Amino acid sequence: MTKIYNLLLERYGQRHWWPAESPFEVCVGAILTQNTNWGNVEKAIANLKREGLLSPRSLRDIPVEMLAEKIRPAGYYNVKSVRLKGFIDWLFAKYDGSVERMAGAEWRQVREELLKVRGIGAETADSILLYACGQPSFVVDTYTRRLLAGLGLITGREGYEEVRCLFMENLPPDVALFNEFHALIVQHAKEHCRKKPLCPGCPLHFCPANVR
DNA sequence: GCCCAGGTGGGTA
DNA sequence: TACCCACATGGG
Repeated sequence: MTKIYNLLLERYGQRHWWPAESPFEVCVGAILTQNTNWGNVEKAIANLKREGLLSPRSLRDIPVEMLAEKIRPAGYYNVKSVRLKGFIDWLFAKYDGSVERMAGAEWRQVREELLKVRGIGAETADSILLYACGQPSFVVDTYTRRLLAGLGLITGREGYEEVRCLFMENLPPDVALFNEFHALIVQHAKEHCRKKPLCPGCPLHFCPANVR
């Protein structure tokens, strides 16, 4: 795992993620980007910002139908408006609407709580924990699976938790490392090997498949 | 026009 | 558990 990380870092450099101006914006983006192109998410977040709606209180008070209209560019807007509402309601119920308080709580506990919120699955929960809360919870996404499958480290049929454990158990629990690693995997997928995991010129081409 | 994108939950066997 | 499906916009 460390070898893969070093090769990606050497090729792409520091990524400084997540692309957001605040921890709360990370939470919103994490929900909006579910199975959706990031460019569309940016449009939706720009709408919220322009209207001054990008705060826990504003999103709590806005009617769900109106919220759906604002986030329309992100796709699945009827589903995601309800999911955002669910997260906001949970945030107020558990942490008084404060991302900072959520970030200050025991993160394994927060993860369990987040997974109970309708519309927040494992990847979204881990994205919020890592990028909004600054906690060492590794994020596994489509790109991550594709990459590991291409290297022969997984078959591709493993469950989320199993793949996540592969990282968690073979890396030190370092927030900066987890943050950068996931960002590098995404960058690698977008810039270089979107469809074929190991195309010519790939920085991982000479990566031994059994590294850990 | 066709394919895909930083998932999730509900239904069915 | 393991599939199958709905959910939707916008860019290449």
